[in-house]
Amino acid sequence: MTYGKNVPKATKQRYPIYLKALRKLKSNNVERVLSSELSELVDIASTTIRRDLSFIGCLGKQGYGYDVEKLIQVFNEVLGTGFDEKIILIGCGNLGQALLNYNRWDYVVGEIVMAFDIKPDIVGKTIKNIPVYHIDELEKRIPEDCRIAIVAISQDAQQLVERLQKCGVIGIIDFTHTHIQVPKGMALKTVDVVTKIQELVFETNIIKKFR
Amino acid sequence: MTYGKNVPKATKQRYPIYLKALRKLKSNNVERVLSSELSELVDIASTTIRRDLSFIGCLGKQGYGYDVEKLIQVFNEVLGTGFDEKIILIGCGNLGQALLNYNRWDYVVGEIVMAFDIKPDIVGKTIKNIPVYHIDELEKRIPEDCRIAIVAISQDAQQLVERLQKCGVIGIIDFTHTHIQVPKGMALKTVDVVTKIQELVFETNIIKKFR
DNA sequence: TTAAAAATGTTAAAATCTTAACAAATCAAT
DNA sequence: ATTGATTTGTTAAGATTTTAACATTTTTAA
Repeated sequence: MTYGKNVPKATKQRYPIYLKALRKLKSNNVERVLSSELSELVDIASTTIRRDLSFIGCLGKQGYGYDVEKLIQVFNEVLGTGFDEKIILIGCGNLGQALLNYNRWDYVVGEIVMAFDIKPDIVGKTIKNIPVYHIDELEKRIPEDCRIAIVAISQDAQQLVERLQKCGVIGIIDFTHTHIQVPKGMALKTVDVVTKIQELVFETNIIKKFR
Repeated sequence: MTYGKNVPKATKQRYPIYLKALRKLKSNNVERVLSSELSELVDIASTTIRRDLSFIGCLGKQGYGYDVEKLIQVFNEVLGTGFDEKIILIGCGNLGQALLNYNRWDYVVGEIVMAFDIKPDIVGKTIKNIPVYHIDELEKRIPEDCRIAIVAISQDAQQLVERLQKCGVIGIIDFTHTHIQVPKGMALKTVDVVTKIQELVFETNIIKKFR
């Protein structure tokens, strides 16, 4: 019985992948899916998928497969937080605005509720209905139950991390191109093109020898 | 002797992390670093770091540590491709332009050499010295030795993948918010805020039970 | 110059993760 | 209803990854 055990790290990292694929299936009006089909889709062994899902509960039916709609629902209910995560965005440069313009946050984990910047030409305005405040007002404006911050600035990111922690933020999505660290108790997820390209190159290249 | 063995997948994924941290050290004029110091910085066990590095060769000195400059150089020479990767960008929306505006590609793996889009108001122009062509001209314009494409469009991404493959592209950085698949022989690296936020939430949340 | 301190690279054991194999359950067809 | 075809969830074995421990080498200080 795997159900109830604590979920392996590797498994947790795959849940978002499944969820994304399931959404695609749903949008294509697919109502049921086999672990083998999902396997094709996400390039993860079907056994691994079945095992991963079994940590949450018995979600499938033998001889039938999984109900797409139900699976999505379970992911949302069990793993998500009810879509009401209040996320803040620090930095409204090119990237920050790209994030704001992508407005499909709802029904995923939550949404960006406010943004912060320093540039006078942007502070005080709203972008896609999201108000932009001056970063000096962070402590004053941040919602009390805000746990996640997206950091998309290029300066003084490390300092900011400490301020965010004091405000109760426990998770940071890091879009800076610098290396930042978070104290114990905080989680950091880095999103970086350059790193991804390097991974790609490192993976596709045969690694040459050196001494 | 680990040197010469084939490098574990997990190790390869850590190399970019090390490189980033090393760059930070260098910019702070740090000349040498211990595996234990690097460990603090990147939150990976020092033994793991030493082991990872030993796959490339004997890069450190007992009783001394690692030379930051040398390590960076080795990463570049051995793992990189000489910074001359010709990367193309598909899609010059908010996100695409954000990528173009971030012009620190040089001396990392290569640089974006051209971009493609469909919007008439952008096709034919140059952004940060990068020419933007119409996507219909992909096959005609793409550099012969281009291996990596960044895909930052929201429509018909799957079709595009097949076209890119025919052009010799073997690696895709996927910024679409949809689920795309690549055929065997191609590598895919997905960069997605929503997925990252979900990972964060899944990680920080105690996973509730379900049945 | 010598000896102690320090830090790497490697070994081997422990931990984690993946997957083949299969029992149990469901569906579908007769 | 019964039988056969499927497909899940689980077990256990296999593979991979991590890490503690240590031998070896280099540095540093007397």
